[in-house]
Amino acid sequence: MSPMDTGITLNELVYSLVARIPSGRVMTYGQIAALCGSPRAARIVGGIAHFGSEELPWHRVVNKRGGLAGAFPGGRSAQAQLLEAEGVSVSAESIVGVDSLMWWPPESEEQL
DNA sequence: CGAGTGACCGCAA
DNA sequence: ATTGCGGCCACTC
Repeated sequence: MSPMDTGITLNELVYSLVARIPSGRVMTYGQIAALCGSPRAARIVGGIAHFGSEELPWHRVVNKRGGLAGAFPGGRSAQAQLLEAEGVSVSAESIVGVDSLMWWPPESEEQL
């Protein structure tokens, strides 16, 4: 199934997913891209984030290594600060136990 | 409308 | 273990 079939674009789906990430939880670019139907389109997620709405919790979006985004507005420190404020432990520039904090949306939501 | 860039991921050497 | 390259979609010039 492709997002295009539903008439929704990848970026729209990314917005929905990011907006639904609960506090204290994080998602990886690859994970979001995979949910969109393009596991190799992690780059697009990053690009969308750069041009996306600032209202969305992009600070909860990190890379597979648990590392923070490089061009986050304010710097990685700002993103780390936001994550720690939500109860996420951040060591240096990587999240501690990011795999445990990996959040996954309900299967029903995948059909969006 | 065409080309370039991008907050990444995964594999091969 | 580290380094290098390809791939995908959307946005900007």
